[in-house]
Amino acid sequence: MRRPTIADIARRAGVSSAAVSFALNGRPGVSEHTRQRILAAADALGWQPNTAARALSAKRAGAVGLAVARPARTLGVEPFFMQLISGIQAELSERANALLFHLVEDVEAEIGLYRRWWAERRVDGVLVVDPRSADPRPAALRSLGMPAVLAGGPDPEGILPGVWIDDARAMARIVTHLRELGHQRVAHVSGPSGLLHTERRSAAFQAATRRGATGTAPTAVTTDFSETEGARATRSLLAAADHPTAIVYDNDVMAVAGMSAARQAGVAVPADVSIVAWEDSTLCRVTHPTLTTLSRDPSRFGATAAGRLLDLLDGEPPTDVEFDVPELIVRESTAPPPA
Amino acid sequence: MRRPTIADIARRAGVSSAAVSFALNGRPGVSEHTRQRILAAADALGWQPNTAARALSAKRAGAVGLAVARPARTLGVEPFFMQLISGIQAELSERANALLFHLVEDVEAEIGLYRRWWAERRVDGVLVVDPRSADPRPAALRSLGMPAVLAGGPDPEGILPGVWIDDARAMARIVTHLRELGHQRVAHVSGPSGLLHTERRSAAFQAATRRGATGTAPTAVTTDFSETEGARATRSLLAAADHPTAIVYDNDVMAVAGMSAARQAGVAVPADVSIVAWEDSTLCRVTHPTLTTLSRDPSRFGATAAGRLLDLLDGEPPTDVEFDVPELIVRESTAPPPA
DNA sequence: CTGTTAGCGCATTCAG
DNA sequence: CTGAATGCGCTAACAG
Repeated sequence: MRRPTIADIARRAGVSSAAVSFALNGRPGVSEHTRQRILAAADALGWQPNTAARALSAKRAGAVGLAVARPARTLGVEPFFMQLISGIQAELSERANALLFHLVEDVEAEIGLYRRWWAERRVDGVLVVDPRSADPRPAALRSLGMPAVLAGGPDPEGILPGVWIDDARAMARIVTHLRELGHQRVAHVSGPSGLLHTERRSAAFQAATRRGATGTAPTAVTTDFSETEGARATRSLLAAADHPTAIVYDNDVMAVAGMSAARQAGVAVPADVSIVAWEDSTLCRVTHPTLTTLSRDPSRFGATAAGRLLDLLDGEPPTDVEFDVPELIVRESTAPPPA
Repeated sequence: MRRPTIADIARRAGVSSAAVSFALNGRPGVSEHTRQRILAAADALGWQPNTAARALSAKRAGAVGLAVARPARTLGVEPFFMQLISGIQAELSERANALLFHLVEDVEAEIGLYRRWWAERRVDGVLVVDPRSADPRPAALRSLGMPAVLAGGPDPEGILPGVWIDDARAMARIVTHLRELGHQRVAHVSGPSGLLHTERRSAAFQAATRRGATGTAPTAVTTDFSETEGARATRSLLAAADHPTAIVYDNDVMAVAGMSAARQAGVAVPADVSIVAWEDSTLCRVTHPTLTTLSRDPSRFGATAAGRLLDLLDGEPPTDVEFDVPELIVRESTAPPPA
């Protein structure tokens, strides 16, 4: 039993294949009556367009790519990506596109993959995540002529359109919460300096704490996002006599590790030190105390980014989208500083 | 600047397009000399096959699908899937295939997606994960005539070839470790009963504990894999006067939640109760005490499953593959029971 | 051993 | 408004 083709529908409806194509794609050229007859025939045969044939003819793959250059280990522990993907897919499915997902070693490999995808016409465009400083990807994509949207920040070079969350105001919101509790000495354990969003947060942290500073310099430590460095950063911050009474971590994993490190060092949370995690996740709710976190909506974020890319493919002009400030979910890990 | 086609290569090398096709695909029909000339021309032009054209002609998409019916929340927190995917991709890339990845609501939606993928010729086959009891997917795939490999267990109905890990012996290994430490009363907090691998583990647990039982019946609790139920199960297990001195959890999240619950109930880990998690992850190393876990290699598992699927597509006969027993990584959460 | 030719399934010209 | 004809880029018959 062969899969039905347009020719089959045409035969069944007693019209030409061109008429079928017109009817199926909802464009003028057939009377409303025959259109209905054709649609009924297609439905009766359970017809679905053959992606390859359509792609070949339309010169459009009907698929977009997402390559991620992060260790699988790191990715797995962060719910962020799965939710991001979930949102991306909701939008893509809606508009009959598929997602090619690929884990890569580094940015170079990522560019190589783009090159291949594009040469093979596997995808019509890509979603680029984790923008970096001196990022080679936008320029590479431009030279390929490959449509793309940058998810995670505005493109500093202005090559790719971007979709991002206002990190600066999010950080300000966290710092405000801590200030209102009475904290004077706040520290920031950030991610690696190569990532743009990390740098935006660090800059915002500097600005926010400097603004309300009462004499004690704020402290910032850079890490690789791992639990190991999160714990080490915490130990070194708490070792000082005048140690901070609140610490903001750039992700959930480090916040959890930091809390454990604090406890081991005999520092109570939140009695002696308050803790805030940038990302919300299951991890933040199974700990004791539960963590105060910044809760974004990665799913909506992904859907928007995917939507922008499809718009771009449909010929709409590239535009940036900035999201509203995420919510701060106050749980048990933040409290007034010790008297 | 148009993308080069086979016709361009043929023109450049002064041969026919068929000769080019033969040369490119490494099959007989051209002399070694012309083959080299053709390859050089293709290389000079930077030619890459157009996936759509190839798929249309070869009647093969050059892509396989992976649909996962789990909440994004659950997926995200488990490193398992990302590593699985990483392994799948390594194998697929090796053999010039792409991966279509999709999150779905439930098994019904998953079947719907298979139907669509197959009708559209989006993929050549699928990797099915999380086999269930009374699973409708194997039969649905057979009725579609869609090639598939079941990753996570042998197919009880024998429809699909499977790739899996020996859960029974893995559980035996865990129980043996606890017995050697001197534990008599061991409990098992398992996942939902609908999942095949969960049921295999539960059965193995029953068998292993019954075998060495000294009078006290083993205890088992069924959960939905969530931290909430993991914690609740722990509380109810520890509430009994004669509570177990060791608990085996079916995943890392529940083990961590269970440990917190135990601590809150005034039960020390590992002094009063030992804890073992089925899956290893970062989560298991940032806790205090660190968790004793069963460590599998999801990446190799994924690569094998993908390899079997591609073999199947290449016409090889379907065969099952059972993996060796995973390792038990002994950390701080297991110790002899209280005297 | 080489070159010519005819599809793969769809979209889209152009006549009728 | 409809139908026949053509091309998308590649593969695989077939004949030379």
